[in-house]
Amino acid sequence: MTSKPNPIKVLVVDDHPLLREGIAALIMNQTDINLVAEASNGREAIEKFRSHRPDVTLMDLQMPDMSGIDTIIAIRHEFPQARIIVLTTYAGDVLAQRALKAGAQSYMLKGHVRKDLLDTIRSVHAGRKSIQSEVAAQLADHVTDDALTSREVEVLALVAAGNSNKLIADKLSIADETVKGHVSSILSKLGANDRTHAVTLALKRGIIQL
Amino acid sequence: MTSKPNPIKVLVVDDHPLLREGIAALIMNQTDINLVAEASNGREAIEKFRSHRPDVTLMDLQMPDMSGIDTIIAIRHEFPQARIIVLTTYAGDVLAQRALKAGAQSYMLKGHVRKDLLDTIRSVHAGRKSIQSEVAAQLADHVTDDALTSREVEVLALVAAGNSNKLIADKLSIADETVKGHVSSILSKLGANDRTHAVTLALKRGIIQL
DNA sequence: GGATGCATCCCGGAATAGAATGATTCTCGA
DNA sequence: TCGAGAATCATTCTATTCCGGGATGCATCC
Repeated sequence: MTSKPNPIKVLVVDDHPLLREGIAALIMNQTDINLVAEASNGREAIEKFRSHRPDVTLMDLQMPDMSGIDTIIAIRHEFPQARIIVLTTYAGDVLAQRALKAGAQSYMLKGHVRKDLLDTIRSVHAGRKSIQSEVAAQLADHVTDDALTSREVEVLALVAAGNSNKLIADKLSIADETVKGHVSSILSKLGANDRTHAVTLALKRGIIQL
Repeated sequence: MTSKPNPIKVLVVDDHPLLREGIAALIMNQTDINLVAEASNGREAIEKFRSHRPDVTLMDLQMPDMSGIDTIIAIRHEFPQARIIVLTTYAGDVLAQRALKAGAQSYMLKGHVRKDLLDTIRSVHAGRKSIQSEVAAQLADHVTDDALTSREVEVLALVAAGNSNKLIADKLSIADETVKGHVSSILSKLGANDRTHAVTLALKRGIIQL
């Protein structure tokens, strides 16, 4: 084991140019880490991954075209050994859960980063997982309650858009009694007082987006 | 008018270290702009402003302690000539409106920035206002409709938290008929179908926060 | 093959929300 | 000081939401 093997090749995927600059500046001082490519959306991320084969990818979740989660899935499908660190503004346990399930090794909040980021890059490159304590705490808060089904999320999104149960029934081509059932289930799973509360809780937890 | 007067002194206020790094990196290459101080919250921002008297301040809106808007108001109260550029992740016409009313000269979205930022710093330092076209378009979308009153915003926040009209009435010590009146007014002003829709619209427009 | 979870449908009833309208008080700025 | 806008309370009526309960196909997983 030499003290200076090949530097770790890093790809940054984020639609904020300023943040990419920041990461570039941070990495530039490190001898064992090399920033080899940047991308500002999912499509580009996949291309750059193919051409540069980075050891570690830093990935934002919200991007113009393809969502970060879908991008992770696509990359991991093609390169199952890909190591990915999610770097995002938003908390939300469910979002983190989905990202980790999609194959990310780490989930970091942009607000809580400085030298941790470099350590995390090294750690993930070495094959370890690394979850920030804030994120881990959020995940732990909700391990007991069961997740919404995809249908329920679909219904909830329509609720958030201001549709009545009847309208949702029409749009999904199901009976409105069914919609009522879904809404009841959503309220109980989220511990919400009413549909409005359910929407704000779901937004906080990253279950739905605006 | 010489071509190289004193460089423009800039203060950056943002709780994201990475973003501050990015701005620092961007400014470092400019001869006519100097980054003289950084702050990661409102209190610190005011201190740094006092000690450094920057020509232009870049300010994020969401920060741990004091809100960006309050910080702008505090700074402008003490230094009415302060020139402030708001640099934030979130759109939301009402948020932008409030920031501009508080005395900001410019409102930029972090996602849409690269060299515009430098131009904007120079432009604002020269005494001009500079509103990004995306933000201007959003502002224009809502110039006609009248704003919510502070009481209405208060009610809406309680609605978002999942309170029934009756509960809101209790918490505000008013009759629930009054609450209904406020809610009706909110719905009509925002063009919402129901209270849930009102909440999501208000979140999008920066009228309330999660 | 049984268990489990999901999506679907149905019912009835109580509570809540929302529309429409009118009236009173108060403040603040023109 | 006059008027506009706010906030308040009230009444009536209808639509919608939410809570019980129960029931059916249909997957998947062990």
